[in-house]
Amino acid sequence: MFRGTSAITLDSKNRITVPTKYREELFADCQGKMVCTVDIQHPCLLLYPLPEWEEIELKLCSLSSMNPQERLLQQVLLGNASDCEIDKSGRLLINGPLRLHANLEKSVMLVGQLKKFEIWSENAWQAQMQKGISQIQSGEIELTDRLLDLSL
Amino acid sequence: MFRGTSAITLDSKNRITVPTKYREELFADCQGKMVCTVDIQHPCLLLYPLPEWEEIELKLCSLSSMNPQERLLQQVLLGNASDCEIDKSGRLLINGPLRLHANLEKSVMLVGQLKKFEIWSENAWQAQMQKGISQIQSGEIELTDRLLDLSL
DNA sequence: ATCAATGTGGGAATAAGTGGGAATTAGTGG
DNA sequence: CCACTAATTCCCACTTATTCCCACATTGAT
Repeated sequence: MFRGTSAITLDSKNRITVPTKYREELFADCQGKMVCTVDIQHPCLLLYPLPEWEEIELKLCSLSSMNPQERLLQQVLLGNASDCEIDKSGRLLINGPLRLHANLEKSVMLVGQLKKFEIWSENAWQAQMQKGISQIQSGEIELTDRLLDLSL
Repeated sequence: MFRGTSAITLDSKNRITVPTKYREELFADCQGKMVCTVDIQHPCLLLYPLPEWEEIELKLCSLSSMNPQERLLQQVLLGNASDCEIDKSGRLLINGPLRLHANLEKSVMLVGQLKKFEIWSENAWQAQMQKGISQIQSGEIELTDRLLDLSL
């Protein structure tokens, strides 16, 4: 399970360094083979170890390609999905369309979210965190049963 | 179970010393491996022994990432979650975003709260204690069934 | 007052992250 | 099918950050 945010740089060859604390687990999970695609709610990317991604592919596969909305979801998620293998110095290559979707420039945030990572531009991530804290504190969040069950 | 408040200092390398009275228990619980994240209601931090945190992660994992509110909560809690291992001289490192959230300066309070700790800036903690006592005394607190069941 | 234990500060060693040259591979056109 | 170009991958060197370790200060007990 991945957690925590790391500030990393997207270098001139469009690579990001995976923080060493994650490498061992990633190598055990998937020998460094990962899949990166766009997020559909935010300007960020989702990065999965290959086995996790394959489960998502199965779900996408079961959607109906006759339903326009479901088909669109398949097109967006699968169409942007890019195989990324961690190279021998622990770096991942992020291709052009993905960089564009997340507005990635030099300063990038890699955010552990349990079974996957999110990749954000530094600015967008900070904005998202501010929005999150203020929404929760101001009570704009509807407390579903699942949320009430959380005792922190 | 942890209880009591300790006044400690955040040093120039952003470390806090865990009071010795807790170390033995913490070492037994989690070999000093802990997780620190933000509190969503107050400007303070929550510090869990790793096994306790993992239970929370399980609950967070069962939230739906398609629901924007539940996803936001995941992002805030997991994104800020930071692995903190007690070092060989009994200290923990507090990273920048966390320090910022709790407005930590030199004087810090470590507050035992049963299965976890809270970390407050000295000022904010004192304000919180005053507010707490006065609200309870003035009867501004709604007495739910669970509270009525408390006999002190 | 002295000693022991805890907490604090900071120098030095180690490791991690970054940038970019060089070698290899893949792609394109003649 | 070969030659040329472009892109990718590897590897080394540098810088920055983290961790370890030792020494000093403070507290509380004998």
